[in-house]
Amino acid sequence: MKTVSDYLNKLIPAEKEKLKFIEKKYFVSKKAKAGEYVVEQGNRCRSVCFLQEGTMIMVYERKDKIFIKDFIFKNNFASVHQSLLTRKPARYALKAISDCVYQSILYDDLERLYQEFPVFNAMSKKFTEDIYLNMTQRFESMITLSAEERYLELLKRRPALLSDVPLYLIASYLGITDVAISRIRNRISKKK
Amino acid sequence: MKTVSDYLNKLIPAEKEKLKFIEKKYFVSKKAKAGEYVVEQGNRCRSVCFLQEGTMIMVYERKDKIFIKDFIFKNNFASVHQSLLTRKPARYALKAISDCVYQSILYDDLERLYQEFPVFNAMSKKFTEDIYLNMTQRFESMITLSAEERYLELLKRRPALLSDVPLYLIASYLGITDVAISRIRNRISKKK
DNA sequence: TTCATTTCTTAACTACGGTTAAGAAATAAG
DNA sequence: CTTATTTCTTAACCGTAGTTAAGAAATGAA
Repeated sequence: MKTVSDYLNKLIPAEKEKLKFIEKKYFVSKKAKAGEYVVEQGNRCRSVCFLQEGTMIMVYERKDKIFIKDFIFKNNFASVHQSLLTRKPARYALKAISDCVYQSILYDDLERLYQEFPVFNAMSKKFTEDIYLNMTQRFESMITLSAEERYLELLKRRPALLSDVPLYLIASYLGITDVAISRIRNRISKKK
Repeated sequence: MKTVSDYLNKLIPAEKEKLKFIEKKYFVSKKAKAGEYVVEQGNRCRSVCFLQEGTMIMVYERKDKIFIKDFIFKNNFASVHQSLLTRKPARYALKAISDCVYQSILYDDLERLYQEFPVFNAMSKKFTEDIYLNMTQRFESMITLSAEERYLELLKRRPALLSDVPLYLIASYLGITDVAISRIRNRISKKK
């Protein structure tokens, strides 16, 4: 199981000891059972998680409807950026959909690290740029592609998705219903 | 007509002289006639513009179809972030849709300014965060709202839009066709 | 003003996705 | 293993948006 310092070490090879130190000092190891909320809708998100095991979703639930904003798989960072950046209540919950192990750091501590370790600053900048580019890509495919094309594109990018995540969550991620995604799969299988 | 230093001065009140100096040294004044491309599709975008007068669009054109990714109105920055950040060819063109006056700075110069003037660094971070949050908002309304709701929301946010921009560009921005937006307007007027 | 071009609207038709509901399949619990 | 619950599929019906096309309205040019 990878730790956050293992992960960061690949990005910043030179700073191994420093990263180990930071991990010990600032990161706290935590667990969440399947179905548990790491951040609840309406609460402020104050920390960033490095997900070591399991899968999480960013989800907006309202009455019987749910919107999946994103999946977070192991060896990635998870947080409600919208809440972190604006310091307002989270529009989305962060929820474990399988048993999860993660390391958590307070955002305020992280921001202080920027001053102490300039390399973190560049990394944080890069990180924000990446989530922007990723969001842009999602938006563009939403505008320019049909639901079927988005489904196929997603599977191409993440072939293991179907075995990790129930279909109705994938549907919601693509902006359609579970019924629609079933129809699409049916259409595709007939084409072949 | 506002200059980039006027604009930045509001964000960083203390640095008036320094900003004037930077403006003189790094920014170049330019013009673009209605219909002209400031950045062409497939070219790398290497600079950031401060739009002083006129309106621009970020647009993807292919055969007879066009996709409007964004409008840029005066007193805002314009650039093809995707190309700037990835240093790859621009997927989108930046195009003047009315006669434009703008000030342009090379991205590489801008990055050097970060080192010279730390306040620029914080600003750039904030800027990237803002475009991320904005993109997120767009994406969410694309998933959760109907075309009619998106149209009404947009007009509420930008009442002057209809007089500044032809309707078929607004339609494309909302992810629908000119015919569909006409139908929506018709529906709305019947409801009232 | 007149003509040409661009933009907007309307209609007809088609395709796709939402909704509801019912049943099948898979998974979890006892 | 059996039962209960969750997840997935299929069908029927409806509404909305895409497409094509034709004409109206607005805008720009001569």
